[in-house]
Amino acid sequence: MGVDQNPAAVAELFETVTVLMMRHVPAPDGLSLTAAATLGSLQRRGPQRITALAAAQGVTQPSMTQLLRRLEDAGLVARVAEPTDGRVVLVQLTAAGDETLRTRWETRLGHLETVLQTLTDEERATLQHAAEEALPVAQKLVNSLAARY
Amino acid sequence: MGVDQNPAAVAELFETVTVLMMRHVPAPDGLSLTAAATLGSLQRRGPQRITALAAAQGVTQPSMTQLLRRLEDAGLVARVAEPTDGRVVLVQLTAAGDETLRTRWETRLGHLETVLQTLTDEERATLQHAAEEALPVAQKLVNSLAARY
DNA sequence: CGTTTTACATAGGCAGACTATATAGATGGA
DNA sequence: TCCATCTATATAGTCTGCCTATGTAAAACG
Repeated sequence: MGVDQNPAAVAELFETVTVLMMRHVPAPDGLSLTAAATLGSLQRRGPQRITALAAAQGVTQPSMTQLLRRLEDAGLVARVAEPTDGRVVLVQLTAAGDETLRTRWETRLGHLETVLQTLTDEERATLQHAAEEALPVAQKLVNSLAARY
Repeated sequence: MGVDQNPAAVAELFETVTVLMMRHVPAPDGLSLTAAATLGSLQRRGPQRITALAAAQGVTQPSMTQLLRRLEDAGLVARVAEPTDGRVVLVQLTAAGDETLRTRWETRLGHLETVLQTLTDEERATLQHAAEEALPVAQKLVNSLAARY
């Protein structure tokens, strides 16, 4: 069954996987998807201003301000003044935030491991091969998506 | 780069893709992820009881009742009595609900097409090959996930 | 035939998104 | 220099969608 012949199967599978992952593989930290992605961005790219974080996550600036207030209350991020521009607030990951992210991945990957055990060796190999093949292209696709918006 | 060597890269990529898809590829119908997945389930498997729908989507029964009330108000689903058990309410997709789902997939697939145009022919072929390879296994994985919960 | 269980509904609360608007600092031209 | 305007962030108010706790009616069971 080719993707071209049945694109809806792929799209629907993606939605199903998304629901199952998000709902049934909850993070142990209670972080929302946006919260986790924001922390991840801070971890990868270092301190950023609020407007940039909002744009990257595709939410409005007030939403990001509110989210960051919660994350700050939880001790996961810290606000730092930008010396060259008094309007700007730089947000950076705290050590606790970094640790929270690490634990999150560990937990979720552990769960993924468990689920993968329901497959045969051959099926796992197939999945791994496909993932390796698609990873660079998917990465490019994500970059292109992120650049568009 | 193997998945085993860098599983976090795959997991994080998945989360990134999810955020981008959910945020930047909004459906034209204002359906939430759970709403769309619920309608999809009704489309694929026919009328179901509320408890079953809640379990399938990983939400509580009151949440599903509330969601179905909204969907019923919008004319996308209908409640039908179960003759053999007076407690049970069967929910089924209406013609309008079916049409809404079709339009949804069309729109999202159209957007996907646009995004895929940013890739080269070779990259698209790679992606398609990987998708075709992984699809049956992924389908099994989803079934196994759905059965677990 | 009363008790327990099951299926669904209702009530109330919270998180996380939105729009509209306020405020403080930066910038640029008269 | 100073005022108008622009920019970065904060605040206020609202809505959706999830939760827990609880109510209600039908079924099942001893």
